[in-house]
Amino acid sequence: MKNSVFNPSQQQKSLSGKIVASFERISEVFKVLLWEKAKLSGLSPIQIQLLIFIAYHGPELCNVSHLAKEFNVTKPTISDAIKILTHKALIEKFPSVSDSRSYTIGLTEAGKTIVNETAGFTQPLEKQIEKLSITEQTTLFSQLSSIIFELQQNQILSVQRTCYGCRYFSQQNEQPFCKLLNSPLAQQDIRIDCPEFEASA
Amino acid sequence: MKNSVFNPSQQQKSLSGKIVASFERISEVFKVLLWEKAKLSGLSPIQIQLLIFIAYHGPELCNVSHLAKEFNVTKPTISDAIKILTHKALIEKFPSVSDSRSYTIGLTEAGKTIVNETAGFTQPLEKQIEKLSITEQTTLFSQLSSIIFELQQNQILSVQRTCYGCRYFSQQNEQPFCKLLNSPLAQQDIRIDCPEFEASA
DNA sequence: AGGCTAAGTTAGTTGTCCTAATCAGTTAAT
DNA sequence: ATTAACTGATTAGGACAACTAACTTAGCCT
Repeated sequence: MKNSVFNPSQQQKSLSGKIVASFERISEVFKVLLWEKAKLSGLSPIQIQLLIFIAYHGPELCNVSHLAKEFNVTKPTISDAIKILTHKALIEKFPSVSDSRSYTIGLTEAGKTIVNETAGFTQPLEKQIEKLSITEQTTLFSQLSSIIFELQQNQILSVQRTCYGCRYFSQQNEQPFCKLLNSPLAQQDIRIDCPEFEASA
Repeated sequence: MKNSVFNPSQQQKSLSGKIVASFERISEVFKVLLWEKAKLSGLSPIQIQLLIFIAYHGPELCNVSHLAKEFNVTKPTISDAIKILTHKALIEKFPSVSDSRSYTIGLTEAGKTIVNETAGFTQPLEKQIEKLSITEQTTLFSQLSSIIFELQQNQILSVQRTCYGCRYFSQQNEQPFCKLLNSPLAQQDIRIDCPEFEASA
């Protein structure tokens, strides 16, 4: 049998493999925490994720095509979920002004209530992270954000909203800089999901 | 609307929140990479995960009850998946000697072939991690393993196979030590999934 | 022996997620 | 300006994941 990061007997030899295995465990945490909230609210994981995403992102990102890209599923999958959420009266459709085939999704009051109840599903994880010192958190974040940037560069993550891929981002003499805020960026200022993101040419 | 790690406008203020958001992105990578392999092999993500797990773990962990705990799903879910995998002739059932209600699952030759083809699904992620220096990887792993240990202590992750929770593990004067290997453990020696793991009393 | 617990299955339901096909509107190109 | 190509969204059909509830059978315990 080939080597693999999931082979405990081989895993030990490779540090990067052990990091992958650690990430896998943390992924499982997301799954578990999300399901917990899902059961409480009578919704499915993807339904909750959609509601949370819609709550915190502008209308230009809240249509079927973009949501499909965002969650790495096909459009019919999003279309199905939206049908259900509409039926449950948690979201509303607003026709697009520029394209009559398209529409934007917004939350209803009931939808906002659900978001308030569920958006904190990652809190138990956050609590453990807070146990690390600020210095540790800073280096951890710096390493994670560099991994994520690479993943985006390599098309493994399709959605781009980090500073590194933004048109307002520049890096001179190792110093990251945001041309929109017109200020240098420390490691901890780098954003994973920047509201002002605009893709670079 | 309440604060949330998924709110890009608020996210910036909290370092731990940004780390959570980063973990969320990396979780998505697992999902994407696994689906890719799934489509190629004509199996579903959970089916592949089951096969990989069975390939690298002893018979005592390869029964319905444990697999359900391992993947944080109910027994019927595992039972269903096993039915399908058996039907596809990728696994075999071996009756348990100690308990006639139970059985152990093993891979068929066809199952092993699939594992060889799919177990490397995390490779693109591993490749990015390898771009970090060994020092960076060491501190990253140390921080990840401490987070994971805390998550297990707090029952958020139900399955325990890290050194920290093992009966053979001890820590004297900040020096981790394995009483089975009878040797001190450096940060990079800590195991996330140790084959010799035995729960401490 | 009787009652509790545990291993696994079955039945029934809801919803995810896919592919393929369809419809309608937008854009580009001759 | 009209056709061709593309794109946004939906529908249809199917495999399967995930749940709960109820059941069967076997082990355990006092």
